[in-house]
Amino acid sequence: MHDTFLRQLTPSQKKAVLHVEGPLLVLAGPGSGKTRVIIYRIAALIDSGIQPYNICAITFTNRAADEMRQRAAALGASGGAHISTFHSLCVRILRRYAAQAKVQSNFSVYDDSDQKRCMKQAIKDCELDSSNFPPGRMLDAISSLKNQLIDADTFKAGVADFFSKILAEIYVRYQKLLSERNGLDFDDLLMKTAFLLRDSGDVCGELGERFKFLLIDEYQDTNHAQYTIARLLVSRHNNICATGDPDQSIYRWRGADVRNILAFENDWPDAKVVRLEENFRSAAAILEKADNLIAYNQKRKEKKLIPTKPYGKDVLVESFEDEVAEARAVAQQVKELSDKGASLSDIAVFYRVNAMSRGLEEAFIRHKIPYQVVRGIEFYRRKEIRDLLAYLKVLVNPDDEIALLRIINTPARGIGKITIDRVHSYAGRCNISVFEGLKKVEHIEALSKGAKAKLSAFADMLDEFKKDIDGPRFHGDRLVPAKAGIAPLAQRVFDESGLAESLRSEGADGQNALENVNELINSITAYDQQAEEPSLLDYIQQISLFSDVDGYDTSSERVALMTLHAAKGLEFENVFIVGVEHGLLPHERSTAGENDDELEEERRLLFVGMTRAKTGLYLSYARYRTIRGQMLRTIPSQFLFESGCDFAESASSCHSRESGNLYHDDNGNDNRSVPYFTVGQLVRHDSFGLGRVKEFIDMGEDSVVIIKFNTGRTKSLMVKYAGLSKMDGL
DNA sequence: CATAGCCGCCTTTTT
DNA sequence: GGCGGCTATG
Repeated sequence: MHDTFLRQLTPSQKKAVLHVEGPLLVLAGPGSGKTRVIIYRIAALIDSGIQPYNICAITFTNRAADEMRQRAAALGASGGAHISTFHSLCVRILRRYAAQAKVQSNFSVYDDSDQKRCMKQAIKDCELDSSNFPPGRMLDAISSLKNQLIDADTFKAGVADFFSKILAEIYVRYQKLLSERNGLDFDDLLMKTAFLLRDSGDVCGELGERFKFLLIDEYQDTNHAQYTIARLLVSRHNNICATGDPDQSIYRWRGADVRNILAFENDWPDAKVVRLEENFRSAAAILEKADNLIAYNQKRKEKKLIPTKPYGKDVLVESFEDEVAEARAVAQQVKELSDKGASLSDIAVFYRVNAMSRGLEEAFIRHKIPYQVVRGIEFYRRKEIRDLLAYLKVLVNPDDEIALLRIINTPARGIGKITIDRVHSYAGRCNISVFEGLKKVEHIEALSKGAKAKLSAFADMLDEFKKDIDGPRFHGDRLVPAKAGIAPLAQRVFDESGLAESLRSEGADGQNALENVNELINSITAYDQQAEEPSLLDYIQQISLFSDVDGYDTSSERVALMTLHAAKGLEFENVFIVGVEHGLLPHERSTAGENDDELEEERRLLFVGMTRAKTGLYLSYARYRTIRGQMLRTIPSQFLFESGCDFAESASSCHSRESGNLYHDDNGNDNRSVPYFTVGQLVRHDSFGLGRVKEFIDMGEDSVVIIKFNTGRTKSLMVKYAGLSKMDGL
């Protein structure tokens, strides 16, 4: 290891980097240089004679994996180390050990819309009504079962109550549909891999040999299935290095179990623990507020954020009339920062829900500020992209009925619903896939002559794509990579399927779509050049895992707009967080539960957002916000008070500015209609019971009081609606 | 069989 | 408010 590298590290960082054998837990606060530590650690391992081939680093997103690969390459430590997400790794493992895992190697990876379609079908097949059993809810329930590694048969065997029995039926049926279509959903990738490693000692041993060193980043957000995979992978050598921060756990709703990181030392009793508590990113003022906020979480190990930078600018909290004014103000402030020389690529705006990007985009457009919404799925969700990918999917996996039905009449080629139904039901009767049905149209009596011809022409076209291309072909159960790469094939399919033509005839929209397809083909070209073993199969299986932050281009001179969740792992000079309002952050859906777990996760979410900022942090809320077409009065988030940000003043000044001193006349006399509360006041609420006032925000009639109730819950309430009675102190 | 228009459903966060 | 699915019409 070069001294020049090591000299850049603190003593704790050095300990983590130079630790070689055995389990290591790196508890790394925000901005502690964790990513750098991981990369240097990979370099140090290689330096100490370990083959890059034997190193596997797991990141949370594909974007993070890309970045890590690049930075490792810059250190000269890239060659051969496997760096990817859990899901990507599982795809490769399942493909390689398909037989042992009891899957077919050319499986389709089903994304959420495919899943939904399958689920609807499953509910229908069970002769249930999807309004009583909403597909989304059922998928959530099944997803969490899979994350717990409970498969359909096991679940079915163990259920007693009415609802669970039905869920079990649906689960079984859903899995059957997936397997008929040779599809795996995201959770299957993890579950099947965990089962494979658990049940096949040989495979587990082989992979343990291959990955002698396992590094897992964002360990606080691993779920039980991922945890099991990790445990099994390192069971022979225990060379596991987990890095993470319990305070940044924000994916509980997706099955992430923060106990994985909390129990690391129990799981690996000889673990060495390194704490990285110094923060090299943010000004002390920002850390102080973030620290204040996170300290409100009860279920938490005490931890300090140690600043290394000067105090800097105070965190700015502003309130606005509505979301339009808020967005305009953000745009204006961005403009000012930019005029002072700030780089747009170093500015970000975070919000709680994707729907909030719209208003911000409009403001940025009006102010002519370049921006990018970091939400890569958008691209792969586009119709034209999905259409072309569906063709490629069918070429890889003919049993992928969803993809096949998508393209059978796209572009329109005169194959209507009735024709499709006839083929579909014929295939069902003969117990063959729809694709096989296409080959036997002559046997389907119900079809007209014209329909038969059209179906045959379609099937021939697919065959032609398959045959004429230079691979990929199945040799046994292995797909041989296309010699010429995937891009030319994609181009050919696009041209000859009629997709290109139909877009060209559509005018402006079609033009746009054509450009998108070009972009897709460019990205396939890039894939062809950099993939380890490019094949259509690999491409199609990996592409389904790409999403969200993955498409984020850090180098372009544009302001980044993203959700707080997507902000994880990033940093910016200036950060705006909008909509810091009760009901939005914390989100209303997370304040309904019986305990504070979800509220605490919302608090961590804001904590993550705040700690992305290096020098400037701007929090804001709107007094009115239009939600689902309805203009609603909002309440500032309790988190604003908890963070100790100075803002009550801005709230009331803003208020009096626009409403002309309704509540206080110029002499400061009080003509208010709602009572004052002082901190510490004991109060009673009709449904929440006794509690103590933690904060009071004077906004006249719209004053808000934050109360910690004896039940342990903290709520912020509008005084005028809350019906609080003051109790005498005890 | 294709298309346009309407109705009703969902709506947090995402690999 | 937005999308998917259904229906009525050409």
